[in-house]
Amino acid sequence: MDFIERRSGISLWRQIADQIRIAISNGEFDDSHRLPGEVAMAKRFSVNRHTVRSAIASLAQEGVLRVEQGRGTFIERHARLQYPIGRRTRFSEGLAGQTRKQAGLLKDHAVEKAPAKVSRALGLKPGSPVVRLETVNAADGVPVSRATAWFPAERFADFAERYKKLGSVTAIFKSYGISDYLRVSTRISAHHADPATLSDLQLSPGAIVLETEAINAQVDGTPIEYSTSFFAADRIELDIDHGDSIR
Amino acid sequence: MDFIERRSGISLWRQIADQIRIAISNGEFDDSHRLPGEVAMAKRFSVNRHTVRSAIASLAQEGVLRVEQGRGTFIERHARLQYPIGRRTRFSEGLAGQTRKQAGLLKDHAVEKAPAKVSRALGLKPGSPVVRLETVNAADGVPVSRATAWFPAERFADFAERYKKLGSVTAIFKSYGISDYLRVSTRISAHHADPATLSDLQLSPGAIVLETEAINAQVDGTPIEYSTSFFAADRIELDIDHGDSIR
DNA sequence: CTCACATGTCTATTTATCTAGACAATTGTA
DNA sequence: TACAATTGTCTAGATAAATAGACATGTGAG
Repeated sequence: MDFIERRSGISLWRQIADQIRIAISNGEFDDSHRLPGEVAMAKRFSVNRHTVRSAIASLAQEGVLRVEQGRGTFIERHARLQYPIGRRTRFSEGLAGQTRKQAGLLKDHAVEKAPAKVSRALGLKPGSPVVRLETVNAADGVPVSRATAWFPAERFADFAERYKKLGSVTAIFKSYGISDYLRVSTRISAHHADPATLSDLQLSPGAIVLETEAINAQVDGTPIEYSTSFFAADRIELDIDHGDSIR
Repeated sequence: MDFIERRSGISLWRQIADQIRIAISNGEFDDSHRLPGEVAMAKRFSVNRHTVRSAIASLAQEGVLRVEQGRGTFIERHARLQYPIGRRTRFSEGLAGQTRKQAGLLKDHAVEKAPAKVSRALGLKPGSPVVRLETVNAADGVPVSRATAWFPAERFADFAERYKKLGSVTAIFKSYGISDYLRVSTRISAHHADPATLSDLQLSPGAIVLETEAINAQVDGTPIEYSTSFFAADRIELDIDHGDSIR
């Protein structure tokens, strides 16, 4: 039925936890919101009952499952948030209607010489000064993403100060007289989170992140922002909007 | 410097392997294509040299690193393939120019009643007949993605037969008189691969997949294809094209 | 209340992973 | 050739993960 691999570097309980998570998101237990008993699960995965218990314990710790002695194990959290990405992607609007509360926390900022990747993306001379912003974004108190954004320092010298006051990139651009801007390109990859991201997003090792690398530009095509974001893959999914007009 | 967590369900060598992979894709060792020595790496991660050796061995097995006794450890494979996604996404064209050879293998096909998700996406009545195609796609002999695609059976009854002859979805649509079609929406998530995907893509447990759920439609808006694809996240990344015209 | 069936806790044992150290084999260089 | 720096192999012991079984505790139905 279900297979797990020994000596793979992933402990059995962890593999089982991953598969339960997948089964939940496939709607496998949906009717009852109740998982099969520990003994049944142990048989299904051909492991000891205690190994299944470890898997369940870790999912309960994450808030995915809820365990009740004598009654059973139940699905607590189910769906991922949807984060839309299109030509008019704005973080603050993206999760509107899906959460009650969201907050952007400025973790760090600096003016520095643009790394090669950044100057290329923003169309600047290598080493030009840029403003770097590090933010962590939370929905309903749970961190969902961590982003690093770069802006040309020549035009946006006090970007960080304004962020503290305005709290939103869109509002800041507006304060600079830029009423509209467009997403030019987005590159998406997935991998294990690095240690810094693990701690920012309150994840445990082995957790997966979706990484997006994006460029935003003014309507006339001038790039004004380059950013990389890491989304906790078990809390969010990306929804690409391809537009509705024919090019 | 770099931190790894014990008792996380991920063995230390596996965590180290993941981090080396991330460091490589960040271009951290790029100048020389050579990694620091095993002793230095062990110190960096605060583990025994043998643990680092396990990590390196598994990456060498995958073809990411190449180890030479007496000389050192070298980066063998570096960049991920880029898979473009836009309004005119076509798999066969997507990897053009990045690989020498690519092949689509039809693993399975059937005509069946549309599951709820599928009928909704294709705008059919629940339970309408659909053609289901299971394919595995490889680039240069390495499998990079596994896809399940559904088509309305009423219009595309012998889709599977034509696939065997034509080998490309675009060509088949053309043979049905559909010369152009557009991507309507794409949803992207990331998680651990399930056992079936692991074996199709020749991955080991704990591997990450990028999942895309996509709808293609004719120019007039009639949906003609719903598909879910799983990409091996360490072999490929997705490149979103937002178009260049202003909507 | 009683029973079947859940989850919770405890002890003991086996197996896998990680650490520690010594030394061999290969490579490039002075 | 001699040497330093690298990876390769071996043995032994410590720590963590998984198995096995017994029994306690809580829940709901008859």
